[in-house]
Amino acid sequence: MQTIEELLESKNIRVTAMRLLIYKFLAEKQIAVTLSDIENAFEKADRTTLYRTVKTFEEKDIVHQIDDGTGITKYALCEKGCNCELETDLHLHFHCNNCNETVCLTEHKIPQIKVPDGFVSENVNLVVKGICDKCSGQ
Amino acid sequence: MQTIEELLESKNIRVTAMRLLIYKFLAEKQIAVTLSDIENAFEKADRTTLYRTVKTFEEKDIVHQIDDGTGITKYALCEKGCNCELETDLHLHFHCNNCNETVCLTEHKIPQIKVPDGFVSENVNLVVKGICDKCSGQ
DNA sequence: CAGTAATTGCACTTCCATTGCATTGATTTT
DNA sequence: AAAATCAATGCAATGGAAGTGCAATTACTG
Repeated sequence: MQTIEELLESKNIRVTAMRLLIYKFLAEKQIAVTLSDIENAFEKADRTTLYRTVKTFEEKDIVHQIDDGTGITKYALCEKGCNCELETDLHLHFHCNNCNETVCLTEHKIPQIKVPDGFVSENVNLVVKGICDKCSGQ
Repeated sequence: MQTIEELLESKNIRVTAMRLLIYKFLAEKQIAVTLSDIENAFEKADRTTLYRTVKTFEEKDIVHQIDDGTGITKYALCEKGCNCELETDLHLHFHCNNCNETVCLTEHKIPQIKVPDGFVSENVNLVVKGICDKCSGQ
């Protein structure tokens, strides 16, 4: 089990107080968050800093970006098994129409999608919308 | 074969010159278009009118909205077989990373996606990105 | 400890989506 | 056919999110 500091260093990211805080915030949340979510959690920090921090994390494959169809970009920590950089490792995302939360269904890989002749598939984004387990009462 | 006028009337939409033009524009395009695309095609018309016209079309299931991950909402005419209002009729969209165009692959239905217990799937958005037939040179 | 390089904060800008309100245009009623 | 009514259009403005330039600050290096 490596510390957050070690993780950042292993990715060649300088360890700063801000980055540690943002990482911890993302780690605590089980759901994908927007920039505004982070902004609200750290009122003292500037939006730009958060924006760039998340962008850095993204470039280093620490978080991945999620487009869940709400029109607002969301971010979530990559898990151990989440090799976002690999096209083959594409899990799906679930957006709850009730609580408006988006979660990664890391276990659920996206099935192979067939495309017509002449089309070359490089990447797939799959968002399932509906009611999440918390809201469905099960 | 019904005329555009008849189609609009059958959906309880008043027939206006603007609406006919916009419908024809969408029908000519084989690809999904943004509001700005429409705006550029009708320089004399106001953006708001186009926005509301498309919105009206959308409410009446004449066009459907596409979120292809570019961050800009796109629209495409629903085809004969496209029953957007039905959850079961979900075709997928293909976004070309080269020419930046998005097309509906109406023939290609989205496979059944399994979600964990407690989750209820109501809707699925699937966008495949890659190189389209025109750009792949086939 | 000084110098260098990266990080952070502030101020803007841009772009798209959306709304309020006045005006124009079309439809219905008398 | 004119008046009254309702919808459609155009203009102006707003709001939200993404993104950039630059100066100030902070962290690393020798």
